[in-house]
Amino acid sequence: MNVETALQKLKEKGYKRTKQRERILEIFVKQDQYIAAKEILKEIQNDFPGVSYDTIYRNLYMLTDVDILEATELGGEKHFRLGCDTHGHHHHFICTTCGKTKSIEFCPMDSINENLNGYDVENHKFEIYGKCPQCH
Amino acid sequence: MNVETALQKLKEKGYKRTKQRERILEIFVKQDQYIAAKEILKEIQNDFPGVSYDTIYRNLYMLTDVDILEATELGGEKHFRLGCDTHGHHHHFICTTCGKTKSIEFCPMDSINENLNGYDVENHKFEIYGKCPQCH
DNA sequence: GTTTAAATCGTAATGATTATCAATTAACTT
DNA sequence: AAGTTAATTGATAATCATTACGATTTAAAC
Repeated sequence: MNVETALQKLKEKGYKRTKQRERILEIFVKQDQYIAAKEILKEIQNDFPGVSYDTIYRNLYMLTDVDILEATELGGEKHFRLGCDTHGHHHHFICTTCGKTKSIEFCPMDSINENLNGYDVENHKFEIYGKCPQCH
Repeated sequence: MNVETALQKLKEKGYKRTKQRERILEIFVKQDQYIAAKEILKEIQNDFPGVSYDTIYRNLYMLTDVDILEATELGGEKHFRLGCDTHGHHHHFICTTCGKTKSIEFCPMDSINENLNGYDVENHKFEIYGKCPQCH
């Protein structure tokens, strides 16, 4: 997804176009990996020295809410990445050194639902951690 | 696993037997679910009004390190549960209301390694969240 | 240009976790 | 059974990510 597509999606949902949001989206479009919230803050501060924590966190959660970003917890910190909606539901290998990800086109839930009769599945998480070929 | 077995395991590794550790282990043996660190703190404070944060966190991490406990992150807080070493490697369904878990005797990694040539897998996480039959 | 709700700023509060160091204690030694 | 020693704990403060909030600014609809 590119920045304009994302902003268009926001507009449809009634959100305004702001310089801060553009800048946040740019960062994610440029980097195909999970990024910690504080990293985003640092980057944005280059262009907007006075950005508020509030602005960053509110937008990251909002963007996750409208499925533009995906969120996960790595090392006790919330991380975000651009949702890869070009292909369907999938999971990720995440490099513990550089943070880059590799898509895993396989979802364990497909073959598991028969074992969960009576259980109401709301969500699931499947992540693989390790070293990518470059960092290995 | 029971408290004595766990303490025996600790002794073998050179850790001392303390009242606080016994008490921590008792809590986990009694409850088959993930418990937040702060809940443990609260419980222990009933018996040891002056327990230190340090004592709780240090022991929880140490017990995780020697494979007596398992750790995960739920809702931004670290949670721990007794490792279920009676059966082999497996995963969990976790009830988002009561916290109870159900074992999933299936590991997606078994059928996925062929897709990760060149990648060094260190770890993985597969958790299913939802409502258990009692809370549904 | 006016209007208005949304968004941001500036700053403070919260809350879990980590750190420090002196005092205490478990368990080994003689 | 007392002495020794290193591990463990207690008390407290610091850290750090995240959340909260009122005042100000801004996007965009009219």
